[in-house]
Amino acid sequence: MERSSLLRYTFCVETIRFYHQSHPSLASAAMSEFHPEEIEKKWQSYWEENQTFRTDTDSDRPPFYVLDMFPYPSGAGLHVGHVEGYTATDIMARFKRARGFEVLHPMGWDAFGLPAEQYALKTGTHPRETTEKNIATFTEQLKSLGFGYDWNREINTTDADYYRWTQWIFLKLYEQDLAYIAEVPVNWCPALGTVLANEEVIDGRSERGGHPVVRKPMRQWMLKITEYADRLLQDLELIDWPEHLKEMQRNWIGRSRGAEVDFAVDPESTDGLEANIRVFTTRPDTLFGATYMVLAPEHPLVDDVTSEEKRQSVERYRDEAAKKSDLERTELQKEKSGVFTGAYAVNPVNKQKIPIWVADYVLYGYGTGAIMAVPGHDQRDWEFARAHDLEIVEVISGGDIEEEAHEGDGELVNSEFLSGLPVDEAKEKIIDWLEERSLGKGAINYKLRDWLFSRQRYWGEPFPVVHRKEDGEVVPLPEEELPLKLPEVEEYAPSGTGESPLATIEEWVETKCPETGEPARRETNTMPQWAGSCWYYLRFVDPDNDEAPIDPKLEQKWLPVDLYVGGAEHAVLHLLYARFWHKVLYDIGAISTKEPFQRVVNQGMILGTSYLYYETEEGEILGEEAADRRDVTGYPVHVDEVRWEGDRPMHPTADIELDPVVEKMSKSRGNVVNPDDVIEEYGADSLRLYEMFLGPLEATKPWDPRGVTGVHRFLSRIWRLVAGDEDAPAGVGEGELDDDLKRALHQTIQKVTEDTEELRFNTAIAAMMEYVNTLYKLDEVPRLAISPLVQMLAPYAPHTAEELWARLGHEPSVIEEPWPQYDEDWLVEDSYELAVQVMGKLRGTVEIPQDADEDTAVAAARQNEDVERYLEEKEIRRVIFVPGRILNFVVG
RNA sequence: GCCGGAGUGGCGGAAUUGGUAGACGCGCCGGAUUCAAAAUCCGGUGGCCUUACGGCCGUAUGGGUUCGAUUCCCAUCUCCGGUACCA
Repeated sequence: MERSSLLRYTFCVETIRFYHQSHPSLASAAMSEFHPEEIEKKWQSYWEENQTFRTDTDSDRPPFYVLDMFPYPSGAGLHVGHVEGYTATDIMARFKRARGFEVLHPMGWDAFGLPAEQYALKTGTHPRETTEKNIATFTEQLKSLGFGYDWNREINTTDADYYRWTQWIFLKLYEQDLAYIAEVPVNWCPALGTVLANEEVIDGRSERGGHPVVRKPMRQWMLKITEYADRLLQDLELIDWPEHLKEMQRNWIGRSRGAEVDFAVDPESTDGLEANIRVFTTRPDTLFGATYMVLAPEHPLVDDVTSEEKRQSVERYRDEAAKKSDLERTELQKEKSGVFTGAYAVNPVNKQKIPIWVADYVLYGYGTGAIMAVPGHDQRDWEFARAHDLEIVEVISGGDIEEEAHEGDGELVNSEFLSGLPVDEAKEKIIDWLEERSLGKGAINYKLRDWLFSRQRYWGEPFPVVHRKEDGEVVPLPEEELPLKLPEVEEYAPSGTGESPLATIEEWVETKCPETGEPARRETNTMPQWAGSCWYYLRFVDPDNDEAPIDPKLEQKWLPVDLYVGGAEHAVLHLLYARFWHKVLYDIGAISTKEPFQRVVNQGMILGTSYLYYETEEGEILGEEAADRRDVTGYPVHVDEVRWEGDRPMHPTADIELDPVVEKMSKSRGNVVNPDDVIEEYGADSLRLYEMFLGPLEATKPWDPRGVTGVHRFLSRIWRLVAGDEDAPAGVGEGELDDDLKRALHQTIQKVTEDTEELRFNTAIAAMMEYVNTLYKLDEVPRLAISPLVQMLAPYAPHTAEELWARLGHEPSVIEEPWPQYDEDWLVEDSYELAVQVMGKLRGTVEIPQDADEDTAVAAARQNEDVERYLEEKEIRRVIFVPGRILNFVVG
């Protein structure tokens, strides 16, 4: 071993020398104790100086792209939930690298967003400053965990060099006719003079100040994601996502088959109005049971059909509905409200005249905004009919429509030519019938709506378009003029008109049309936070390209992302939006892949423990004994203020035992675990290992403050195997491995390799723990037995592994070493313990040779007293022998 | 309500083409070491019965299939996540 090269990197050894010279008696203690803080910084700088994690995208090694959902750099810093996902990907990145892959594992910042702008409003600090400061904190935290990111590829969505391409993609969407302007209602707060995001509105009032919020239509950019609904649905087949995640996307897209049917308005009831009301229904088979119609309050025909005597009540109803937010409309669902318009429509199948109502249980945004109501076979219609005394007709047998609507299967009745048919056939037949007469047609509908793509905010990507004053035309900027930079502003306060603060910057807003040179205004909306995160995974592959968002050759090689890990909160929107943009880029030939993320895994939430005390209405304070009482309110005590009496959590001042409750971590519950604190106490490797050992990656798991000691102890045990300690085996030796040890080693390599590959990190760690326990039983540990263990540990606890690898006399870095191989021959043992049952109950075990046949097994079993006792004087009717598994006697 | 997921020791969890339930860790108990404690090392640890050998019960609950069920089927309960008048 080359000591000199080793010493260049191991200042620990220097430290120990120093100790040895000045305090000879301390040398062995310093040598043997595990002090993560002394080695972690050292190896972090080693990786940085050596550019260990730099990715060569042109490498000949097979590519592996492992990606985290990049964070919004909030002021709160990294939390243990981030650490969980990022550790998982870091393990995979390091593992795949050792397995011979060229690994791309980048990190960046989703840095546009509301909090920085709100902070700017309060303090006048530019969001860029806040963002930079937060990014610095995040970066330091990520580095302190030893994550092996290629920082040369760092992306920040707020950099003009990045959002230049976000704007470019918008221009492409516009060219493809996928971006359009519409009047859409937004949450307008007159008191604050601004538009609020949904999450800023609580119970119809603003989160800040509690001012009333109303819905006001404003000019907005929309993206036609609905045009891609079918492909977004179908291409789910191409990707390896967890089934529940695909299901959520399917539900969100919400494809349903049915028919569109035209109902003519009865001219006699409307002073001769000639009009059709088109409805969408998934149950055209129930057409004969349609006894009334309902228009959504916003439906344009409402005005036309309403009779003079009903006009006043209809208008009043419509105004009421407009005031309600979507939320209120759905929450107040107990009573089905509505008013009669005075008009009638004609049911096309039987020419019956049915009344037309207006009701807000029909949504303008779905289908055609109008329905045919079939109260006999739709529960909502049934409730409405009951409330307003409308006719209910049974057209499908099998239920009791006096009690409730019968939505299930059955045979058609009261339906002329459909009567007698089952539902499925009736659907087919009626659609044909309608199509022959041009009264309707088969149709498909989606729940998915077009994507509201603008915000009235400052801190977002500006739209690269102008509005020409003379004719109001929207004119896109030429590509060469990108990026259109976000200007500096004096004030972050909203303009007061509902427009973004950009509207107040005259010299920026007033411009010229790039086509004609005539006066024009810039778009003052900005893009939503989703925009930057919709394509960042492409940019990581080719972050400095100034010709295109990504070099198509590199895209072909590196996409789709092999493994994408992040929180379940992005299961629908982020993943759907990114898939949509990806498909658009595919369609214009910018990229070659249909889907961005081949495999997605959601890490589970990590829960914290809150400590509650209870208070009665009289102000009496109670402890955990009041947990089940209903007349008390619980209040959390911050975890740092809990006073511990042994293992009893106590109120800081009162003599009250607190009630521990496991729940989502949040500042207000005082139960947040800060990763920095854990690192300080136990080191980064212990934190990483603990989060992985806690349970399956995808499961929701409670954080146990005592649990970290277990994995810390495990690392310390490995450390002392190498460094030596009086209670550990007597140091590392050069001996060969005996057969038992060799088997244990190869079995461990197999288990750790397979579990790591499948992201079963908890059981991989357990296997390494078991192996360490085995090693502790030895008198001396062969170097050949411990070196592979250190290699397997490296993805999980990289700092400790690097240090041990060096101390074992190997060249740094362990990361450069190929993954250890296992030998199949050493996985099987000569003999095994066979479980023996009598009548399915375990009665004993016998040791038999690996290749023993049934006769040998039975003979061995009958030698066993515990087994034989149950077989005596009984007739053996049947013997079930599954080699390697079980031997079962069935006796009579 | 609907969709998806999950219920296993005091706790986190392990084991499913059906085959020794409780790996590994925490906690707890005992021992070694120590003047003592911490740390460390070794051993034990699902419940009940038994002096012991051993037996019985046990994977949310109740049924079923099977030589054999944590695993498959039916019904029920509870919890978590998503979604909510989507015609």
